Amino acid sequence: MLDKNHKANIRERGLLAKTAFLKALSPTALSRLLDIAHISMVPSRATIIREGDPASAFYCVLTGYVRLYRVSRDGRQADIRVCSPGDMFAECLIYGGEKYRFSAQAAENANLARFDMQEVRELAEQDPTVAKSIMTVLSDHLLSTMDCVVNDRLHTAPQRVADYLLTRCPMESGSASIRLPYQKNLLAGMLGLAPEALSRAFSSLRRTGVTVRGRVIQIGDVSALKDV
Amino acid sequence: MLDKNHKANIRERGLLAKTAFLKALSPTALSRLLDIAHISMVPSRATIIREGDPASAFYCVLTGYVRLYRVSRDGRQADIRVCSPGDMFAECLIYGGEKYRFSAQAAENANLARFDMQEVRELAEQDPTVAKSIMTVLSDHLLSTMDCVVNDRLHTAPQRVADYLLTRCPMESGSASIRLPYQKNLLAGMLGLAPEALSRAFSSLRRTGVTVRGRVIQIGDVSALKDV
DNA sequence: CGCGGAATTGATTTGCGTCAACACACGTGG
DNA sequence: CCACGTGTGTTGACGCAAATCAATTCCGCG
Repeated sequence: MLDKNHKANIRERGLLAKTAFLKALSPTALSRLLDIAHISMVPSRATIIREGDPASAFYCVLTGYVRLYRVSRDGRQADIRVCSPGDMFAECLIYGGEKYRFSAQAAENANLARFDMQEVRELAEQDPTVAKSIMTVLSDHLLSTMDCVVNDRLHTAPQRVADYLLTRCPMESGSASIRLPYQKNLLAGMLGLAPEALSRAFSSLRRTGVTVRGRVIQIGDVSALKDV
Repeated sequence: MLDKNHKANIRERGLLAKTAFLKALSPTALSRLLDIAHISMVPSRATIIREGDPASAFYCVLTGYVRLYRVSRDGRQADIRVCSPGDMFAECLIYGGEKYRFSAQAAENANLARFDMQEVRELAEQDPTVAKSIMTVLSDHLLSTMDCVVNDRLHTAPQRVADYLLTRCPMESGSASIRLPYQKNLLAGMLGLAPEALSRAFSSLRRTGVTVRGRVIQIGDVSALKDV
C-alpha cells in the first residue's frame, strides 16, 4: 500500500513542526513525536487507508492533498474531507475505535507522516500538551464537519461555491483572484456535488461577476458574492 | 435564559456519574466535576444557547432532549444533532473557539448540567483522565458527524429512516418493535428531512413490512430492512 | 366535547444527479 | 508537424428525490 518509508529528515521535521498539531507542543513532546514519525511518498490516486482495516496509525499531510471518503454498497463514493498540507487525518481513532471508518486516497503525489497510535496515546497520558493538541485538532475537525452538514442542508450549489470562494478570499470587498490548489473534480466532491453541478454553479455565478479560466478564478465584486 | 440553577443533588450526581464523559474519570476528578456542575431545568422549546454568544460553558443532558441547530440568513433552520440523556454538547468549544457556533433548544422539558469551561480546562491539564474523556467524547462526536455527512450525501430518505431504525433495533433478524423517544418532527430534522418527507419515507417502507402507529413502529422483517 | 398542535396526503416546483455528447488541453508517436 | 488518445471540464436533455405549499385528518388534552 505505501511506498518506502523512512524517518523524517531535517526538511520534513521542519514541515511537521509547523503543523497545527505539533506547533503547540512542549519541546520534549515535539522531539519525541518527530522521532516516531515515519515519512512516506504516495503516488497520485494511491489508496492510503481502507475503510474497515484495523486502525494502527494516523497521518499528517506534508505535501499534496488527501481525500477522505466512504463507499456505499452500490459503489458510489461520498467525500468526507479533503486534507491539505498541515492537516491530520484519522486522528479521531486515537480514542475512537479499532477500525478505520473511511478510506483515504492521495489526490496527487503526496508526502505523509505516519504516527503509531499506541505510541501517541502513551505520550498523551504523560504530557498534557500532547493531549491539549489532540483536543484542539479534534475540536476543529468537529466544528468544520458540523459546518459541512449545515452547508449541505441549507445551501444550494451556487451558494456553497460562493461560500468556498469567500473563505479563501483575502479581501473584504472589491475584486480578487484565486487559484484552486487542486482540480475541480476534487472541489466538487468536497462540496458534495457532482462535477457537472459544480460546473453549472460556476456558470450561474458569472452573473455575479465570477470568471473561471482553468484553475484561476476572478471575482469581480466580493461583496456581491456575499449576498449569495 | 435558564431557569433556576442549583448544585447537583444526590439523584443528579448519580445520573451524571453514569454519562460517557464522567464514568471513566479518576475518583478525584469525578468528585470535583460533580461539585462544579450546575443543574437547571429548562422548559420545552426554551433556547439554551444562542449562536454567536460568548461560550463560557458546555452542557450535559440529564433528562429530556436537546436540539442543536443553525439558522440561515433567510430564517430556515438545519439540525446538527439531537442530544439524548447522557450526551454532552458544546464540549467542542473547550479548545475550539470563543463563541457558540450553533444554537441549542430544549425539545421537551429537560434537565441539564452546566460546566464552566475554564474550570474544566484547568482540570484537564492536571488530570489525564479528564483529558482522555474529553478526547473520547470529541472523537465519538466527530465520527458520528462524519457519518451524518455521508448519510446525507449517499442515502435517500427511506434509506436514512431504515438506517435509523436498524441502529436502535435490538434484534439481528425477525420482527421488532420500537418506540420513538421524541416526536417525528424532531426525527425528521435529525435525518435532514422535512417532516412531510419523513412521513412519505415511512409510508414507502410499509411495503418492507414497517408499520407506524403514533410513536410505535413495528418492523416485520429486520433483515428485509437491511437491504435498503 | 371541542380545541390546537402534530402528522399525513396531494399537487407543484426546484435542485441536482445521471447520461451522453462535445470542447479543450496535454502528451505521444508516427 | 499533424494525427491521435486520454483525461478533464463544459453543456444539454432528462428524470428523480425532496422541499414547498395547501388541505385535511389524526390525536392528545384541557
